[in-house]
Amino acid sequence: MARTNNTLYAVLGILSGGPRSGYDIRKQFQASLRHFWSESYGQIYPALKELVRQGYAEELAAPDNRRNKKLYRMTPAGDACFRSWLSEPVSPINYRDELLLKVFFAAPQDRDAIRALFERERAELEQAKAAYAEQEAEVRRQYEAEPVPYWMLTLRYGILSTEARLQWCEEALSRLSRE
Amino acid sequence: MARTNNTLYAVLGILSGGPRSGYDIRKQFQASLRHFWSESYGQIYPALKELVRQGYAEELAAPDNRRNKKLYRMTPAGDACFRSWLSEPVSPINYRDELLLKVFFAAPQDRDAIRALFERERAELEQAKAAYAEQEAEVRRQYEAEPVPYWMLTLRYGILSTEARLQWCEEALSRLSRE
DNA sequence: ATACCCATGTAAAAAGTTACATGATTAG
DNA sequence: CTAATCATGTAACTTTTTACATGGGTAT
Repeated sequence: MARTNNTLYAVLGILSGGPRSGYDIRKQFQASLRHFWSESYGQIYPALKELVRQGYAEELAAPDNRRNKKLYRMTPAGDACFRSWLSEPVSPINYRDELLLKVFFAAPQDRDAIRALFERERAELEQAKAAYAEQEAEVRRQYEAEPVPYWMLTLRYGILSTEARLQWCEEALSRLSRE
Repeated sequence: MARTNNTLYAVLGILSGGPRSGYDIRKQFQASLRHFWSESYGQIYPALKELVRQGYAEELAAPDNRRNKKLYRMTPAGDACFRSWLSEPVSPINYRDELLLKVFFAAPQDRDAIRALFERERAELEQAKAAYAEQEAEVRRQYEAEPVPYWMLTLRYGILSTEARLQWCEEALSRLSRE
């Protein structure tokens, strides 16, 4: 498999949950992973083609083919490849944060503009936090006393990182007010 | 100026601190911004050319031209353009986090692999945290009782977000041990 | 009927990395 | 003298987004 084409692994990961169409995959990225990963159709359909070419997925002759939907299923080779990727160390990410870029270059003359940026950010983070809390409550209801699945950790990360960024916004705003 | 070509603004931002060469710009990305932004030579040199073409920067006939270094200076138009970009709302980022992707798809069979990923991440975060703390101490020494510059906020964000992610790793590791 | 999802796909453009070529200068 | 660093740049490649084309199905 290619160097580290994460798109292929991300799609493979979704297929590890059962057969899916390109459209299904896109929906799942939007519904469950959008806070830390997403792929557009322009990536997904070619990735599926490539996975088939490499023998990591296969097209299912769809029985429920009413809406000429093409279902893909992971092959055993695909599963092996995916598990092997999972154990490899993550490659360093190139994190880019436009808000931090603006804050970094802001001068005293930009104070009001910067304050507005922080206020907008704070509002968005508060919304995100509420959404996470609701999602968490729902998952807990769903699993009752059972151990929740691993992926709940990604939700937990969403909460912790959102709270940290929120705290940062608040500190920044109070500093901007003092001056 | 183009849609939202952040590279142009990032380079312009660095030029707002005074004339620089492409090489200087790269060094500054590495030294001060690498935690939230970076650009490669393959972006920087074309960006400088483009900024000159659009009248936002100009090449200085360098007096210290010993090492045939090309210095670029921001023009007044460039400054206006930059300040205007600064006040615009940040565009939504496509955040991608490979560790979260792996955690999301991990199954019970992958437990040891996932534990190793978290341990490695924790070690890296602890190093980063120490580096941030040292950097902060140095800046405080430098500014003594004076108000520190805005960009210190980016350092503060580094600390808060690193601590949050570290806490997450620790929670995850203790959960993985319990099972 | 008409609007809105479902569903697949591609072309073109934009963004970004990597690897290389080239040569000057400086420190040991 | 030699290795490291300074310094500019480009070509090829990979990755990603955006916008479009196309058409079936479903609900009002």
